[in-house]
Amino acid sequence: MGESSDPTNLQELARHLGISVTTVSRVLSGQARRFRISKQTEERIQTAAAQFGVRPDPIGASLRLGRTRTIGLIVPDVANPFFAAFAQGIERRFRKEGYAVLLCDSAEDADVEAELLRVMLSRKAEGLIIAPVGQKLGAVSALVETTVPVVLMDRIFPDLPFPMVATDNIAAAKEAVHHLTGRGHRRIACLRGLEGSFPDGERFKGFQAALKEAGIPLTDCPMAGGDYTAATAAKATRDIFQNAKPKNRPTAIIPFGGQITLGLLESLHALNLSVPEAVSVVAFDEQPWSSLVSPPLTTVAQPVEEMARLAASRLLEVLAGKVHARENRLEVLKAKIVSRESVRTIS
Amino acid sequence: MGESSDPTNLQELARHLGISVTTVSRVLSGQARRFRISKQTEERIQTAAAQFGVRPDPIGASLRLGRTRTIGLIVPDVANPFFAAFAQGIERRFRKEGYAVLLCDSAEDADVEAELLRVMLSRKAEGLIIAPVGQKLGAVSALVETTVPVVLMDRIFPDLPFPMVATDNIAAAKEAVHHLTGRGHRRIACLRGLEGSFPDGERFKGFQAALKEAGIPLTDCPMAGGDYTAATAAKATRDIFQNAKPKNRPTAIIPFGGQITLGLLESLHALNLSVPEAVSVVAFDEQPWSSLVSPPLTTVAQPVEEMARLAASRLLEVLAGKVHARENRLEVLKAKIVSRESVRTIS
DNA sequence: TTGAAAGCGCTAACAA
DNA sequence: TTGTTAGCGCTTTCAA
Repeated sequence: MGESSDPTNLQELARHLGISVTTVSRVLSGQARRFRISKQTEERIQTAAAQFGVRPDPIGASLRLGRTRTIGLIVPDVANPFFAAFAQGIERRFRKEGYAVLLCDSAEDADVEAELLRVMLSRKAEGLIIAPVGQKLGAVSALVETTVPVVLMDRIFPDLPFPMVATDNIAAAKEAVHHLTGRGHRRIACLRGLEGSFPDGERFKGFQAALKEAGIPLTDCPMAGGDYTAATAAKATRDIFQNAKPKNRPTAIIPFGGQITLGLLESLHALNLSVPEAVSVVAFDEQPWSSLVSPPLTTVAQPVEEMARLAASRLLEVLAGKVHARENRLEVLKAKIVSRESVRTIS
Repeated sequence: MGESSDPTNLQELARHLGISVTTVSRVLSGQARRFRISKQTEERIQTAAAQFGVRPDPIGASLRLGRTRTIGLIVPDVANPFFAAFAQGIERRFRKEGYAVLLCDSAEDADVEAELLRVMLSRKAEGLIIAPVGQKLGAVSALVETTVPVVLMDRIFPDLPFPMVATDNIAAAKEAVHHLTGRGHRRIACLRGLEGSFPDGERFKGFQAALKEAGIPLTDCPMAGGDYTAATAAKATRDIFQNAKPKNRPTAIIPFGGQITLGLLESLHALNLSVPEAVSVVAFDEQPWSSLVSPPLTTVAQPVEEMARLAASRLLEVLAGKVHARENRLEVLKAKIVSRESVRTIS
């Protein structure tokens, strides 16, 4: 009789088989060989475990080992295709390695980010991949005091002792400008991203440098914006084009982000300014729709998939103990200009 | 001397203060009032906890309580703006409630989904929100055997005893057709989504029903496709338009998804078929770029934010014990036609 | 080759 | 109003 129900954990499975928990644990965590468990015992345990669907409870293991097999990923906006693609790459890779990922959206808000960091630390995430909200060294720099492996991406802080993955934004912006100057443009505006954020700063540096090289006075090149939203970009676009006399009007513009491009196109449409006849556009961040708007957009494409791969690898290396966690190592990737039809040649 | 370092957990904090762990636990978990802890003791504990940054370790708590304050979210493709927006809404809401979200991407693969489900169960997610990969009752139906609260969205299985949130896809498709027949179209194609998936089935039902109502023979209305990818849609588009004699060619087409629309537009472009002159389009799923392609697209907009809100609320209700977890309750939301310029009127 | 027992950090039952 | 203690499920040290 003694009707005992199915075993649900190692404890019960052990009792069920008349074996010690230790042995069961060893077998189910793949350590059978190391402890020279007899083939027969191993077999019995494996079979029974499969039969009852018993797996070691990760929470118990976490408590014991201090390892959660969980990593945290924080991006400022999952709905942005750039970050969505990045998140997808990260999640895929870590799942393959047996990690789960806690994904959080900081909504471009430093306070949210700080809270998120606290949450992830208290949940004992074993590693963190972060695209910081940008601007001044925020909550992220406090991570230096901890020992969690951290990898920064995109919005990086180059002075922090973390592995970082970013695009060479200076070069990318320069190329964008060259693409335009090479086609006769001399008045080139830019629509800036979040003030103080790394990509914005770098892109702007590249933008300025390229203009200088081309001998174009900065005063001919209006700039506006201040964050990565479409709304701000739409307003900035109006500011630039509405009040300018046609003669002073820029003939080309470089929006510093995907959402920014959306805002730009919207305003341009409202102002009845056609692309590329009235204004040429070289847009930052290749998007799924880049080739489908009218006209198809010439873009600066960042290698997102590769960024995800690299960021994941860096973190995995640290987790594997191959690399020290507090190493200022900046991985810089090249962006590519995808040439389409939003740039006209001025003769 | 007795140089003891800073307390890092409730245990040590208690010792540090000469108080029992119990009291510390009670205060730090906000139960001070319930146990009538003296204001003074509470104060001391709170201060010290803040000073040393001591918080209850969620893992210890999980093990003890069997509650992880974690929910699992599975979508077939985070890079799809529809699901990205949904995920964003879910994450935001649950964070506010003190839950973390384990986000996983099933990549439209039933095996991956099954594995994901196992992972989430073994990690003791307290609730699951799932947009199943679709097609036949898969791993999701096995969840009936468990007790985890589950909410299904979009790709639902109407017979399962779970709360579900979806758009009224039949009505939505009908409206799309009416929008076209009302403007004189009689040959209306459709580009189908994943075969056997709920939204595809419903949309197709609505599509057929509306045609029948309008007295249009189905034979005049080609349909192709078979999943939600751009590639399949591009091929399907070619199949429909390349081989049809101009007279038999549909004058309008309804793509059943965002990626599908991308593929459609790409092929239409390649075939030199302009919208709306050659073909009118009413596209499923409003996208960030819908208003920016040329011409701006008339779309069927699902209320994603509301879907996220609703799904979250349903799950939260179950978690709060207000509602039974195994209730077949289908929440149906209305989609809206967003009328833009991709439909021409045939006289 | 296997096992007994301790302990990770927490909360709740029970006691005072 | 506060404290003692058991135990959640696991892995590992030590012992056999």
